[in-house]
Amino acid sequence: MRNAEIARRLTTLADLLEIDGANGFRVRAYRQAALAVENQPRQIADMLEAGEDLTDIEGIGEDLADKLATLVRDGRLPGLGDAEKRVPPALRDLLRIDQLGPKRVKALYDELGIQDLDDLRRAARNDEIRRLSGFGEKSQDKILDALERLDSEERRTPLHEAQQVAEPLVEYLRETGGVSRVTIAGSYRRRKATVGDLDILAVCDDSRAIMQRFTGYEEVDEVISRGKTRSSVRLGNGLQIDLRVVPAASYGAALYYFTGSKAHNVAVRRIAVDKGLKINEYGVSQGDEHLAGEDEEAVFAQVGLPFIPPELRENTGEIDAAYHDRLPRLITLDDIRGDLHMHTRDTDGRASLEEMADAGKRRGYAYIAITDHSQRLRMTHGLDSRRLREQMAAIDALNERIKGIRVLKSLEVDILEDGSLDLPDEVLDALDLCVASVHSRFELSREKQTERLLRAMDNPRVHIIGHPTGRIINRRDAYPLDLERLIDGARQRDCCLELNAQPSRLDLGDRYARQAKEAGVILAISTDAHATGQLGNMPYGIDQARRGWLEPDDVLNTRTLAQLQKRLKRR
DNA sequence: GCCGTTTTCGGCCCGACTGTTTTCAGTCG
Repeated sequence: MRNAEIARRLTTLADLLEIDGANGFRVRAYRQAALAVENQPRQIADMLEAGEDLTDIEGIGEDLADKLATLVRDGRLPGLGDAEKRVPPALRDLLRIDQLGPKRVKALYDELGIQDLDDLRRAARNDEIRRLSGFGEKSQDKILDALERLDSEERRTPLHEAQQVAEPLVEYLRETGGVSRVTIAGSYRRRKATVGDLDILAVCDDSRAIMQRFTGYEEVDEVISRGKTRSSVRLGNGLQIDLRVVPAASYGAALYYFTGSKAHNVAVRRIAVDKGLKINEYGVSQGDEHLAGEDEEAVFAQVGLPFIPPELRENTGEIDAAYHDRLPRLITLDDIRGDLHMHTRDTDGRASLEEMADAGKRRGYAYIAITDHSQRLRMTHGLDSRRLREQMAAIDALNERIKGIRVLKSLEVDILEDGSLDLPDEVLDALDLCVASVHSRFELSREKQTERLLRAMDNPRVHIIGHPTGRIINRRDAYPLDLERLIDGARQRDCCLELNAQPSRLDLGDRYARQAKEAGVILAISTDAHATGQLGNMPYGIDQARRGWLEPDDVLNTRTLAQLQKRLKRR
């Protein structure tokens, strides 16, 4: 059983226990255990197999270690069956409805016999809910609204889409009189690949004025709440946005607090409590004495920690690393010296070879690699041996006359179903760099897909595996793949993995990028640009690389041209 | 259910807003 499935079962049990009115801390223990399992780099099943002690994992004690062992062995989580007898499992779905928490879900079940979303919809339409004590007219209306939203579209917003909404809104808010700062906190500031909502923080002399302006923004569809310090709205596209107004003296504490993640905050606050300190969104205090709040660094300093970059604040080891002064020196856009994956008009790109080279030069790159598709990808007019040779000759000619940037002769060669490559070795031998990617047969079994990729890496001409999991955010899941084996295989073969920076791909994602780094695998952060402007997607890749704890040395395209060429030859 | 330099019991992060309430519970982040 995979970690994701174990985490799912733990979360299910936590939900059911919560509805059943179990001790809240017990519920939280199950949720934290689910999180711990999900963030565990190794498979729980493998750890058990190796006889390792699960209680070494923070958040897993004796009891849960036993339960996890049973779950992995028998496929049954102790306690889950009982809970499902007491609480209809479909009641969990009701928790997804805004404004419905465990208490009210329980009330709906006890009083009206509501067991699932359909029951809820019926009861709301029949005007039954408003009659319930603790509910009313507005609650019933809100439930109907939320049900409708759930039907229409349920998904997190990709970071780049959120950015397109957020930036103009922030500008708009900055134009309010008396505003001195406007910043977006939350998962947006942590640069998660997708965001659930936006948390905006503002410092303003006149909170009423900015709240007025915020709720009056032209794209606002619904005002969910409106107060002196906090308001929430929903935009026409469904995205929820919270605005908080804080005094300047609390700006740093509020920024820290609302940047999260929740798990990170809870862990740091636990340290603070041990030191007799209290942290909230207004500052750090001891008794009545206010110790810090104006800036984030000071908040960290009070708990004895250096500044932790937002991208790392997930409670996955960053607090311990900070404590021992072992935080990574995270990669930045300035460290990048070239882009190793892009297309031209020869296949499915929109710009010419020369235009791509000029665009790379304008970004200050020392090198770019032209990686058009190979023949198998008919719909992109993929290159066969003859056309590839022509392109290579054109690149040689271009390198003769262009100054200040080196264009590498490359290819994004298709990995065929059996793991062999789409063009013969003697053709690939003439390339400077070779990226190999899967574009077909996504439905192969996990075993076969993994073997296919390992086999492709067996060919020493392959330097980089492109978009290794094939996921497209909100549109296509990763194909079944044993990422741990792939990463280990890449390490053994000294092959690089790509971190594809296309905002809809971000593949490898943050977690696997980190696993690759820890295994000693070098990543290439590449835009996969199909037009000159898309070379500008590099920052999205950098974001995820930072979330994956990557340092400049972990990344192939931070190398100088000479270093890069040496490394490419070594394969 | 977890955890422990306040250690095997008794804590466990904390404040804002809403709706349904006469003083606050529930939800959210």
